[in-house]
Amino acid sequence: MVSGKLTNMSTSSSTPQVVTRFAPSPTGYLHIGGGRTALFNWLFARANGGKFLLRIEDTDRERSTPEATAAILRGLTWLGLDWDGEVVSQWDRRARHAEIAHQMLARGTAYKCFSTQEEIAAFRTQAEASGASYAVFQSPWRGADPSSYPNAPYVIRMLAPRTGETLIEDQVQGRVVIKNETLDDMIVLRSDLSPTYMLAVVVDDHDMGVTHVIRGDDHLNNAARQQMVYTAMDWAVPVWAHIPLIHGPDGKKLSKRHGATGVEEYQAMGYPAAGMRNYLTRLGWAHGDMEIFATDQAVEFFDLKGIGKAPARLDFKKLENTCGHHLSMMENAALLHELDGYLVAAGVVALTSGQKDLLSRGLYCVKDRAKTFPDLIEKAHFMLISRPIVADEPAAKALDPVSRGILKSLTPQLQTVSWTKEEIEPILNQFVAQNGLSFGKLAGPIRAALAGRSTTPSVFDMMLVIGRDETIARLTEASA
RNA sequence: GGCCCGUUCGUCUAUCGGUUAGGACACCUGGUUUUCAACCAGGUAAGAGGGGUUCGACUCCCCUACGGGCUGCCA
Repeated sequence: MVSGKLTNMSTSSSTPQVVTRFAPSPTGYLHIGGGRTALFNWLFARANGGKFLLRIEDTDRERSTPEATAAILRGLTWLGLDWDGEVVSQWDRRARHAEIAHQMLARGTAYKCFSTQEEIAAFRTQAEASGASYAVFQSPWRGADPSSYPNAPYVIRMLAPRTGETLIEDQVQGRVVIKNETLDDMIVLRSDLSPTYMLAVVVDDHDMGVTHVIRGDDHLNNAARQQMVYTAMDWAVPVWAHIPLIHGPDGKKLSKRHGATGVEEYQAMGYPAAGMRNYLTRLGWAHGDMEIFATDQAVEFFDLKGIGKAPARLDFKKLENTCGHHLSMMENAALLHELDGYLVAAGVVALTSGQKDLLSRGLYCVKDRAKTFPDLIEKAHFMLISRPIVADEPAAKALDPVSRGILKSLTPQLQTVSWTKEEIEPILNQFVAQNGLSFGKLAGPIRAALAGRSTTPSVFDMMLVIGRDETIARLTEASA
């Protein structure tokens, strides 16, 4: 499933093609912020007829798990973000990373450093003790004569410029200038010959032909160091776009205490994927006043210019509202199919084929009013239950003796009417008129009888959906 | 500590030197009504603070405050 091989993805030189990538580390589920980063990359690639690649950054062997990779792929799939080509494993490419590190050595843009971790720690504590609040580590091996090299383990460090500044032309953040003196000679190859992230990410992005790096702005500072690697190798620097992170409702970085942080949790809560995509797209990106849009519209209009600079907070009310629009826009077949996925994700029992049949007949009267799948199921309750109907408390109150009497005298009149709204409606209107009732006095008990609930879709719709026989049976049962 | 980024209604945002600062969610009021939702009409609500630049700043510059990030042989 995950491969370190690279199929020929570099673009032919004549037609420069947009290539984006999402590169999560497999240490847990797909975070909602990661999901949005992936979404932006996907949208940008699709908007430009380019490719969206996926790479798993699994060089941290301690924390990377295959389960996490699987969870991330599931989350992306649920969000509808399809990637091009094979999933690349960064770990599988470690030989290539080491090769580049040695090329840097040969080019004189990197050097061997024999300082031990203890020596580095000592350097820092000493720097702090001597007043300096913090100091970037300066390796004594920088510029050392190779004849003085001991026979000991070493790391390969980038020979970073100590003066001047590095310019990041960021499509979201604008022009960012970082003084080189604040950057250290970062390690590119560890003493166990494994690559560090800073090296691997550049080598992989280059080899994969990535043209646009769209990622969280927690990487903005890293971009400067990574750009040095591109320069050291004479590689073309990609277009940078560092997008702000998502925050919780309180403005703090989104974390578990805010509730759901995993994409799959949102599936389990019953948000439709299209609504989730719409909401996440609008979170930090805007195209004028456009709020509700289908995914192909988002693809049509998405651009880097529309991305905002400030972190956005998650707003569940707006998420729900957006999802409500999408639920009502969805085709029945697609909706039913996704409903199945929700039931599995939520660990709820699947629907019987009988229930599905009724649902597809009656979806029209519930999908406009539901915001999430559990919401939809509650509103479709009358379609999913079978007799005897159990009334909840408010419904039971609506079935007092007087109301039962009303239902009892109504029922015979439904026996012969043709079963359309046009025919049923006059019968009920006539009935309330003859008995000096308000329509509400009749509708309440009907709701209770048919659905066992006090809030339901229109009584006409319910009658139509479950049919004459079932309607009469439920009314009879309730009025007994 | 140092460096980097950010700051428009409660929230998501529009605005790209001249607007009664617009839209959406949420909230409130009224209408419709068969409950809920929806819908229609209306309403409350914003440029963090302070200095500049300018005829004129939400918009450009500086400072402060607040929030976030980076500062690893993590990614």
